[in-house]
Amino acid sequence: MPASSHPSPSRSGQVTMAMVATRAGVSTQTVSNALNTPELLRPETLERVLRTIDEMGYRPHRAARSLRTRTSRLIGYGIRSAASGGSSPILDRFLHALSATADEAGYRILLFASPAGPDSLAVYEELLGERGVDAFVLSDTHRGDRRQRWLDQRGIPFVAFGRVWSGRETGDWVDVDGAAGTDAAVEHLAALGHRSIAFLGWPRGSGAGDDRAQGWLRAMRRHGLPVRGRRAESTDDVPSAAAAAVPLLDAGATAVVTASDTLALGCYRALGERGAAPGREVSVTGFDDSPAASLVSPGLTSIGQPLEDVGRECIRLLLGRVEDTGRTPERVLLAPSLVVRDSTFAPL
Amino acid sequence: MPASSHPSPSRSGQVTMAMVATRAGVSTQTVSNALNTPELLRPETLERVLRTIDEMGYRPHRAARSLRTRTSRLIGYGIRSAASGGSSPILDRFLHALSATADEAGYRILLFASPAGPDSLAVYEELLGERGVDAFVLSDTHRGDRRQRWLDQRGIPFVAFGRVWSGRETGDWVDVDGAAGTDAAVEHLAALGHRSIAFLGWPRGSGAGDDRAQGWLRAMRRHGLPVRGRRAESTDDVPSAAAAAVPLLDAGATAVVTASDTLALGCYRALGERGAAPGREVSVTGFDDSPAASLVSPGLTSIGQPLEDVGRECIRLLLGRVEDTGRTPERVLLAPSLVVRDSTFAPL
DNA sequence: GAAAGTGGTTTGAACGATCCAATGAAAGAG
DNA sequence: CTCTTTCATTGGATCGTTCAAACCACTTTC
Repeated sequence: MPASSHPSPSRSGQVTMAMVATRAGVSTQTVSNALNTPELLRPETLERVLRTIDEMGYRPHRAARSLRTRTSRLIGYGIRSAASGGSSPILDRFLHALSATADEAGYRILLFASPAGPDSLAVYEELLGERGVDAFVLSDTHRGDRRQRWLDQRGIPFVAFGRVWSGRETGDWVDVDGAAGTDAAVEHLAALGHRSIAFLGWPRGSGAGDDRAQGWLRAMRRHGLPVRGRRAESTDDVPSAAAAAVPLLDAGATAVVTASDTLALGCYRALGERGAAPGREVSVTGFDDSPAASLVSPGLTSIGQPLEDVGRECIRLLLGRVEDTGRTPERVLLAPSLVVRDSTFAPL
Repeated sequence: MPASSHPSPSRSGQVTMAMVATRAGVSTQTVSNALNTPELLRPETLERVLRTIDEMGYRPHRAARSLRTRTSRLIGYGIRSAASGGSSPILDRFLHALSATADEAGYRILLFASPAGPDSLAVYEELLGERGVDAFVLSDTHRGDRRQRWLDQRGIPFVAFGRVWSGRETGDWVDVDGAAGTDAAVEHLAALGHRSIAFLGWPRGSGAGDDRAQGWLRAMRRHGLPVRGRRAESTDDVPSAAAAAVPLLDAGATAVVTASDTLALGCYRALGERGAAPGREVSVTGFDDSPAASLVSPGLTSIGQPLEDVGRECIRLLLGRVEDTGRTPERVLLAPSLVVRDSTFAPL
């Protein structure tokens, strides 16, 4: 059987649609249909074309498809500047979940460095201008973050990991219910028999921090436990947290719920400095279940975020919005889970 | 001045090269040249075209360019399956450095989920087949990793973060000199006056682990310090490490150099269990300078990897190879740096 | 018996850029 | 004054795919 002539199957080992077409004895459009709208083909033709595709190891050229369909099937994720410090929300697991879910839907994640400054929008604009992405996933959203409004005005699909705490919200988001987390921590401690449960949080004004404080507050009230003088604030570093914890311990707290693992380890230090030990004299809980939580002694009871679920939901919402841009905003609030280790115990 | 007619500047707000061309009174080819080979243009033409590009906010369409040039200007990075456990090499900072450097060169990072199993190559094949990426950055390389060979045989540019410890090496890599790190730790401890310095490492056979052990060994020999019975092994978790540290402490070690922060915190625990404290009775050093190192009390002296540099070097090597595929393999070994905290002290 | 469907496939024209070869104008050589 | 060389610019083809419309061989409808 002589090799079919027109599209040379030689060179570069790259198989094109035309080659598949001649080999299967159909037109290129039919090959295209076999992949994109199989229901249009007669079953036997479909089968034949698909088999040929398989035999030849054909894969559609992403750029060509992208050019024609005017979509890139790429989702942009701006990784914040490392300089900005900030608690990396255990990026690792989140990103993995994001790419895994996206992959399943035929999308991929495009990673770009996004400066923290006010000109952060420039990169987003560039990416859109060159039609490099169809949509964005945002994280590390903060009060006064201009990205949501900016994207919304241009009709670009996006999802944020993290609520928009300020004023009028725009767009879809997925977040973890911080209040439910600290609430669960109080529940756990109360069940163990604690009655003097303090809270060590971040300075008011950060959405997530206030949310976590709220959960402690409502659980304490529900149990009829005292909250006056049992609350302190600190920036997110160990020395400050240790200092902030002192008055709480002086006031006789037998347990401290905190807004982060860093703050919790500040309590560890404060306890160590007064010759006491977490998990023996005083119970301590953290937030985030960061790697450090399982490494320290005693192991830190902490609140784990379901980052895999967050990633999955982000993609789900995003794809929904790509299909129906005008849809009413959708929000997903996921429950964190308490990971009990040795830093919490039954007193007396 | 009547609006030029041919390419309608209306619709979708998207500016194309043809629009820029008519507006600047040149052909599309000249616009292309202005961006890609400016030296071909007469200075005044160049200036005029560039100004027009700027005024109209034109950006080349990535897919169109990609289709024609047969390059995607995308670099693939497979994020390993989270299930595979393994210490994430502080992915965060590395990825940021990677994307920041790539951005500067006009490249972007394409993130994809890469399963740990033996069929991991499937994703790489898919990405190449659809011409989705020009090159790959590999990390989490391990003995018997088939990716390097596989890519090399196909002539696909790649760089690995991490040496290929097994047999014949293929391709470029960037790595951190683990031996230099543990060597520096011993240096530091010896300078403080320690003479009985033990090493707690991973089971032999892992390239990186053996490398770190080697650094300890050579520094000890250089100082004429005894090594017999001063070396132990443990898997990378706190309980095992704590158990493995016991004989070292029993043998009277006043300092322990470890192959990871996790192992170091195992020593913390072992010390705590015998009523001693790191940084007071015994010095301890970790490896990686993970976030936990600065959170624990006392702060853990650890060896920090220059991940920003690693990322930068990866991209540098990669771009070099994209230009000259046949080039002889290049390797970069970067020095880690000792971060001194409170877990090391001068004895007696 | 001509018009109107029908399902399956093909044809021709984009999509927006770059490659290659060709062109015109200006400059230098004989 | 013609002929070549050099420089700057242009025209047309092309990358691999999908869209829109046309086509084809039949069947159904009135």
